[in-house]
Amino acid sequence: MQVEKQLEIIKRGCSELIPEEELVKKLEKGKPLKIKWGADPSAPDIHLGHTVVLNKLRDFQELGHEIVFLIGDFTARIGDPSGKSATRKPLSKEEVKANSKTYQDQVFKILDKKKTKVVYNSKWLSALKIEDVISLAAKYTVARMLERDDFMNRFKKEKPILIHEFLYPLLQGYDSVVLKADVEVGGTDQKFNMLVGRELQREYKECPQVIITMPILEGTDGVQKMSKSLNNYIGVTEPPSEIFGKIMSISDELMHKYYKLLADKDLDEIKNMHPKEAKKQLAAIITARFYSKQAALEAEAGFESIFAKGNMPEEIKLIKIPDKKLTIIQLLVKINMVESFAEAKRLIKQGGVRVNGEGINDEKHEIDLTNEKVINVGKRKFLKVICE
RNA sequence: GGAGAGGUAGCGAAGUGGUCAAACGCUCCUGACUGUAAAUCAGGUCCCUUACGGGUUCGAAGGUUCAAAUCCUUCCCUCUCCA
Repeated sequence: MQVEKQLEIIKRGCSELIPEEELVKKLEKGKPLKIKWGADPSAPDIHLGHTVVLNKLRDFQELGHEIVFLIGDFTARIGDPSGKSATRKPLSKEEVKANSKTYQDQVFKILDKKKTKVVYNSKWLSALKIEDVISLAAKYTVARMLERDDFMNRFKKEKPILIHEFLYPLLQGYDSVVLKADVEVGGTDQKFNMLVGRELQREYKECPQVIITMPILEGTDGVQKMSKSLNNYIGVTEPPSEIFGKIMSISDELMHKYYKLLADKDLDEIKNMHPKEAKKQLAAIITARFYSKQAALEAEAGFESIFAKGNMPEEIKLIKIPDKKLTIIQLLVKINMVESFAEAKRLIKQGGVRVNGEGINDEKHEIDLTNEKVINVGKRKFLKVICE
C-alpha cells in the first residue's frame, strides 16, 4: 500500500506520532515493520482501555506489519510501583505464567494471532549481570529521569521515589534495543518510557524507534483512567448484558469520548441524535464487537425490559441455601449481597431492597424460602434464592 | 552520621488528655427526579445490637492516667536540610 495511505490509517485516532518523518522513511523501505507493544501480566483482564491501543495494532497488522507482543514477565515478578503510590506485590513465576496465558487469549479477540509474535522480556533481562545494569544506567541522567511528570510531581511533593523506579524506563527501553523495534505503540502515559527507548537505541547504535501514543480512555467514572483496580472498567470478557449496561451508565460527555476512541463513527451524526439513542447505539457496537450482533440485540432487549419497563431480568443466578426461613437481613448477608448486617439495615431503611419486586422496609421481615424468591438490591443486583 | 518535619477511616485533610467512631471535602452506596446521563435534593458510608448500648480503630509494640489519636519509651516507615 502507498506510504501516504498507510500513514493516514496509522495516524487516525492517535494522540502523537514522534517523529512523523522517520516513520515515513521506515515505511518507504517497503518492508514489514516491527511494532512493539508491551504489556504487564499482573492484571490479566483486558478492558476497553487496552482496546484503544489494540485497535491501532490491528491497523498495523492489516497493513502487513509485524506485531511483537512483549509480555513484561520480568517486571511483573519484581513488582512495578510506578504511577500508583502503593507498591504492587511481586507475582510468582506460576502466577505470571497463568496471567500471561489469559492475557494472550483475550488479546487475540482483537489481534490476529498469526501475525503476532509473543516474547517474554525475562528471556534477556534475567540474563543481565549487575555490570550490564550499571552500564545501562550510565546511559541516562537523573535530570532526564525527573522530566517525567510522575517523578517530578512526587519529587516536588516530597513523596518517595524508589531508585528501582528509575530502572523500569531503562529496562523497558532496553527491550526496544533487544527487539530492534521500529515502532512502539502505547498509551500517552507510556510516552516517557517509550522515549527512553528511543534514546537507548541511539546509545546502542540502533535505529531509534518511532513512538505512537494513543489517548487514554477514562473509566466509567469519567475521571480516572480505566483500570481494574479502580473498578471503573469494562472488561472484554464480561457478559454482553454487563458490557451493554455499563456503557449505558456512563455520562453523555464520556459517551462522546468513547465514540471517538472506540467506534469508527461520524461524530456529527451522533451529536444530532438523542443522547440516549446514541448511547444505545454505542453500547450495541461495542457489545457486538466482542460477541455478536445477535448478542448485542439481546442485551439491548434485556436492558429495555429491566430499566425502561422495570421488569426483572430474564436470567438471574440461582442460589441454594439450607435454610427454609430467614429474616431479610440474615438472607442478604448469607448470599453476600451486602457486606455486613449494618449495611443490610441501612439499605432496607433507605428502601433499596426488594423481594419479588416488592419493597421491604421491615428489617425483621421473614422470607419463606420453600419457594423461589427474587432478591434485589439497588438497581443492578439481582439473585434468586431457594431452600435446597 | 547530625538536625528537623511527619505517618489519622478508600483518598485528601482537621483534631494535640475527656463532649472523638474521630470535623470537612472527594469517592462510594441508597432513594427522589430522569434517559441506569448530567445537575440537583434527601439519607447513608468500621463492626455487633430494633433501640439503649457495646466492641475494635488514628504506623507497631509497650507504659503513664479514672480517661489516650492526643503524654512517655522503644521500634518501623517517609520527607527536608546538613555531612
